Amino acid sequence: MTTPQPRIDRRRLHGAFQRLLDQHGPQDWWPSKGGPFEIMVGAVLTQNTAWTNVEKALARLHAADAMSAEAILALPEAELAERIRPSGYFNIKADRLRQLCRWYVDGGGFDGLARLETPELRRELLSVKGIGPETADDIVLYAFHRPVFVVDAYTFRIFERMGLIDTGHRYEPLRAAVESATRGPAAERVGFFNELHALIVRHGSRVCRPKPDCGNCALRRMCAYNLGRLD
DNA sequence: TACCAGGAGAAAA
DNA sequence: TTTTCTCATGGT
Repeated sequence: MTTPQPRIDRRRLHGAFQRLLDQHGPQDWWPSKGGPFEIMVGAVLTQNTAWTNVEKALARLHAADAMSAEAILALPEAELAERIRPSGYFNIKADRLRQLCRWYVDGGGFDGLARLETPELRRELLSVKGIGPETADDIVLYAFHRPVFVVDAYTFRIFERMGLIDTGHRYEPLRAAVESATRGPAAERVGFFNELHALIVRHGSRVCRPKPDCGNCALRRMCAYNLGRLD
């Protein structure tokens, strides 16, 4: 059974965005500045992992001169795993990185894959073992600059507490709902989704935690948790 | 010490 | 179809 798509009020969404922007300022994402391929690598390494740990792993790949699909595929898997050890789950992620690199090379690299329409690019990524919806959408948005919204665990928590959605929704319906609540040219939507997801990560990791610090939160007056109506 | 962190896939229920 | 388990390092 599929979960019905929630309806997100466009004005409330933009209102929440503005409050987050006022509180945290522009996030200027993606956090590493190494180009599309490095964004793809970072998207895999950050699966269920704090970004500070990912930075260590990225630095170790650079130190081995291995920040390219060809170089990663040329590394023995045990050495690749050792290089990315600080990011956690290193054996699993080594395999996932290799799968992604194989797909990337077979697809003609960035220029070849950039010829795909967004839905096809997304489908292709989701067919790679180890690339789930969040990782795929990170790549589609931040590496390929396509207008898709990235949902993560923070998004559910924050949107539920703000009353933008009910509890119990799933990834695809929520992504579609946010995308349906936006208008305008693709480039503007890319910019909005980029900043919104970055602000959600910032807010979710620093303020809206499982046990949140609502004291100085710009959203506290519209937050069901802060008002004692959730958890 | 225990919890948490920008998930995903496989197995079990 | 949904829930549970596994994978692992590092910061607080």
